[in-house]
Amino acid sequence: MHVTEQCLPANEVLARVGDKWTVLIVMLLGDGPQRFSELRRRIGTISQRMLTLTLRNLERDGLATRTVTPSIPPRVDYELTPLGHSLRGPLTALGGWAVENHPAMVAARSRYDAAQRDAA
Amino acid sequence: MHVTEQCLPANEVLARVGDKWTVLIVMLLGDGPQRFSELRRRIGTISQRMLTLTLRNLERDGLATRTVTPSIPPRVDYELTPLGHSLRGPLTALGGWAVENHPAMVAARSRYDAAQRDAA
DNA sequence: CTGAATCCGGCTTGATACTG
DNA sequence: CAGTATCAAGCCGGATTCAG
Repeated sequence: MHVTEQCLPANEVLARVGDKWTVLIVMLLGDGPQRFSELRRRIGTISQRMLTLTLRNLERDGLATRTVTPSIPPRVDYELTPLGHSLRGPLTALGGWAVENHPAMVAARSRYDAAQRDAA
Repeated sequence: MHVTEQCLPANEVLARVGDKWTVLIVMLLGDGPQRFSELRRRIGTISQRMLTLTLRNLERDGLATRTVTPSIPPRVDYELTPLGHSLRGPLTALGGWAVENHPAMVAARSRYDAAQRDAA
C-alpha cells in the first residue's frame, strides 16, 4: 500500500481537525456534556459564529451530538459521541508531542529567521 | 493544568501540520532523503510553489534540512531531522485513526446532509 | 533543476446586527 | 440563551512567468 493512499484520509482528518477551534472544543467536551454558553465562557475569545460553525461541523461528522431542550430560555447541550471520544486518544498523543517539542520548533524558527535576516 | 493550556501548542502544531501538503511530504521524507524533483514527481499534483513553500516551512520549523549541491544543473536534497522523524509517530497514530474511522465520518456526513435536505 | 515573483479567486475567520 | 444573516478582511493555494 502506498503512503499516499494512507495520507488521503489522514490529511482530510488533519485538515478538518486543524482548523482554529476544533481541537480545543473536542478536548473541552471530553470533560462531559456542556451547554453552548458554557463552552463559550470557557473559551472566552471565540465568536458566537465560530462556536456555532465548529459545533455544527462536529455534529455533521458524527463526533458530537446536539440536544435541544425547548424551554424558555432555550438550552442546548453538546456531547461527544463514541467516535468523538475515540479521537481524543490520537489527539492527546499529538498534543503530547506538541507540548514536548513546541519549544524546539520555536527555537528552530528563531534560528531560521535570524539567519534570513543576516543574509539580507 | 488547564486543558486550554495544553491545547495552545497542540493546536498550533495541528494548524501547521493540517495544511494541504505537510503530512504527505513528511511521510514521503520518512523513506529517506529525497530531491526536490523526486518529491514533485511522487506527489504528482503539487505546484512548484507549494512544494517550495511547504519545504521551506518544514526547514524553518526544524523538521527537515535542505542541502544544496552546487552543480549544473543544481541539486537540492531534503531530509527529516530527528525532530521531524519524531513527529512521524503521533502522525501515523492519527493516520491510523483516520483510515479506520474515515468511513464512519463520511457516513455521518451523508446522514446529516440527508436530514438537512429533508428538513428543507 | 530549483526556485522567486506576481496576480488572482476562493475559503476561512471575525465583527456586527438581528431573531425566536 | 442560542442562534442566523450579512459584510469585510486576510490568508491559502494555484497558474503563470521569469531567473540562476
